[in-house]
Amino acid sequence: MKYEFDRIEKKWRDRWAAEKTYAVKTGGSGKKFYALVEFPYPSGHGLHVGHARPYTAMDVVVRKHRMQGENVLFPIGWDAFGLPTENYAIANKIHPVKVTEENVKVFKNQLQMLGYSFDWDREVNTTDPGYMKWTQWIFLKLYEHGLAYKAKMPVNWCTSCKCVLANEEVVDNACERCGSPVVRKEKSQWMLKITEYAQRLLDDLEDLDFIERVKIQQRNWIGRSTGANVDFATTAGETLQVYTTRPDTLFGATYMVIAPEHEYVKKWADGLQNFKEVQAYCEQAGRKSDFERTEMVKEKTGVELKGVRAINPVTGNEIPVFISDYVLSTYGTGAIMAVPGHDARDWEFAKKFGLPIIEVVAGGNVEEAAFTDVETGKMVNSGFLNGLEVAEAKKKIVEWLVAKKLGEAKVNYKLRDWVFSRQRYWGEPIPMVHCPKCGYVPLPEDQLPLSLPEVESYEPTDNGESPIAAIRSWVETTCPHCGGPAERETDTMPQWAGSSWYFLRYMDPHNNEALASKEALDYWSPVDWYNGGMEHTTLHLLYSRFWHKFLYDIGVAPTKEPYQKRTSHGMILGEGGEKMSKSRGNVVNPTDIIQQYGADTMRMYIMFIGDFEKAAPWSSNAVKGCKRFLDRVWNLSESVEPGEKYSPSNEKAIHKTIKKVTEDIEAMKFNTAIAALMALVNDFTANGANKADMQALLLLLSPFAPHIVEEIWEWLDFSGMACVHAWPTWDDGMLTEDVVQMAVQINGKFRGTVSVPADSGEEVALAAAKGLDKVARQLEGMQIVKTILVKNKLLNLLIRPA
RNA sequence: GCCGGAGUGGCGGAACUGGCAGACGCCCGGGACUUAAAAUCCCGUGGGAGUAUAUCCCGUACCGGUUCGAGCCCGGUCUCCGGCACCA
Repeated sequence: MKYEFDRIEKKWRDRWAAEKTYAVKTGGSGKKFYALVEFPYPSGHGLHVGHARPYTAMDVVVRKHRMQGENVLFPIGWDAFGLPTENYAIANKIHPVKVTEENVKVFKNQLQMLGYSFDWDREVNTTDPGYMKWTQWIFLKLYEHGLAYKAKMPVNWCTSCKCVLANEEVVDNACERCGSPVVRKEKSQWMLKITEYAQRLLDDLEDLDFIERVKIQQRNWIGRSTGANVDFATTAGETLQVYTTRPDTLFGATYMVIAPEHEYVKKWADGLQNFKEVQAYCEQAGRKSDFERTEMVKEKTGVELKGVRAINPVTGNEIPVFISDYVLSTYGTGAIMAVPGHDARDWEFAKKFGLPIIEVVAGGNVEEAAFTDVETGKMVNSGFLNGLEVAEAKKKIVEWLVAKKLGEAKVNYKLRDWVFSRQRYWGEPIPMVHCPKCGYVPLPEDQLPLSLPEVESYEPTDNGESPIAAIRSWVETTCPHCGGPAERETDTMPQWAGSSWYFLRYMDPHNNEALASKEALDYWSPVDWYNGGMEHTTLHLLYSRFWHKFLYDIGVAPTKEPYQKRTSHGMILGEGGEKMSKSRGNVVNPTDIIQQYGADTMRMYIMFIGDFEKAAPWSSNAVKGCKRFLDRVWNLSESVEPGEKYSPSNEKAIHKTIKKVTEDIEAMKFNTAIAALMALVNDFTANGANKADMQALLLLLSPFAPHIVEEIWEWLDFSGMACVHAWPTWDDGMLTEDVVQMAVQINGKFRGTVSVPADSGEEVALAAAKGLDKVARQLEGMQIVKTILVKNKLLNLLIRPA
């Protein structure tokens, strides 16, 4: 009989759907195991092989856990709000709801073709009113707890999307999504205070089982630094406060710099002799996009504020004050003390403007370059700090500042608050009402969900307002507080809103009373294993940790972290090793592969392609190898001999393979697990296999190629389905061989192998080694000085002329 | 510049805790089957010397070190990939 993958795959797909094989109950039997994959954005292009890799991987893990008797939750849904859908809707004049519906249908069909064991009864969609209601509810709670606020501030404006972007969405000063330039624009925005959680987001990483590079990237993004705030008196009267991580170098502060946006620029305007020049510089800096500002990295620019001097609090010296755009208004206090001897940027600026450079930490040559090493140097030219190590000096100067009331220890973070407003149509409306009398008033909970109005055009507007602002009948409302006329907020939420809590909804997706029942939350939390892309490390992964911590704080979520374990997959590249893209024409469509070779081959190959964590180029030839493998399994099943026990010739190999596959799946070393299965099939082909041998193979293969396995399973008359059968176990006693091959080396050089009984001692091994012609020849006229024996592995003879 | 990660056959990639480098697969070569092709099966396949055997030499980016023994550990260099980037 031929291996008709298309017929077989359809048959089992239908069976699994009809019998709800993968449906799971809250509180079911066995240990709970919640595995999560990032839910897809249902774009119009359909599923990509980039989806297939992580989804197949987690499906393999999940299928194994299920067979091991665990109560497995493996859900899927749709992250359906977002710009591509909206843009498609604009271009084709179709309502985004309709577009979404159609795309979801395509995606769902493709996911089902791949045989993933999702519990389809728990499907969620972020755009469903029943889902959106709870996204908006969380926003109201954030607002209630002072974590959502409206602020006018410079924001990243994508010139093509005509929309504000979060800092995390700006890559190389271009829009992460469309690649268009991003400019700075002053706008009033809804913000979420993620910075309030910075320290906890950092600290709680410690106890999580996240792969190291994710932790490192999140730590870097949060960017904690410790230092001190220091007050400098000025001749203008105001105290100028700076933040520094090097308070120890205070004696070396020879000038100060404030950001062009600093409030003192305006405050001091009248007293400045060169106000025109200063003003011109500020205007220029303000016009520059962030891109242009950072372009200027090589050349420092700035203007001295003539008429104001600051006073170095330890030396009492008057020092000049500059404005320069190398100081950022959004970090620290927007002002710095410049220590050119020990900071590269200050050094560069000082050289250009001819400012004095004082060495206060010995060890470098400050005329040549700034000396920034904090490990080795000792303090000099620093009064009471002289002779101290940098670390001691830091401590001592902070004590001094505190005693004199001139400063204090201070921690700063690079993390910024999350810009939460988007001026687009296809997102959750922010459930706020603006009342001329009462200000911003939250929509009462019983009015949720607040649905989007029907509009004629979804086009974004150039004036920076959302298209729904034009729907007056929707905008005009009454104030929930005073009952007077008021207007709804017309900004919508970013795409990251719905995905910040979806994993909670899966636990109890049809609940109308709460985002999920307490029972379900308690039972399933936290997610045991979450696999997703590295590109979400500082976006979705950080945002959702923040939301979850908040939900924990208000007693909704039972754990302080949403995900216990996070792993990440590498990208699938095109055949030539470049990124897959439509423009390169090297995109592989999973559906094509399924049609040509079947879903099982697709699954096998995508797991066999290489190290799961690393990028791997697609190879259409290598796909054939996986198809061949399944063909061989199929052929093997037609020639099995009867047998209740593993056949003696295969027994050891089977136990070894069970161990290997069991451990490799858990470590996501899918490629070597498959290699081991291939080796086992090679053994079976050579030795012949009985029914028991075959059963073990099928069980191990089942997570990878579930369709073909069920078909053979049924044909060989095993009971039930393989995918719910108990996972096989190995016997450690079966892993050791009676006779082992041992390497023989002479003076460290490999000279041959000998077969000896397992655990042979030196005498036996040496005798066997001497039996080798090569070894015997080498030993002629030599004496053995030393023998090194590694049991069952190697014997090394050190010899020299007798 | 800073922080990560990685360099192994023609290719994707294996290699436990320092112990026979190259598992498994692809490609390629040879053979069987076939009227023929495809498919399938068998054999070979790191490089070199050598007589197709035997045997020997070289080989995990580069230079050096530790060790009986290094792809793996240490010091230095080069290259590539990812992230951050005037964060004081």
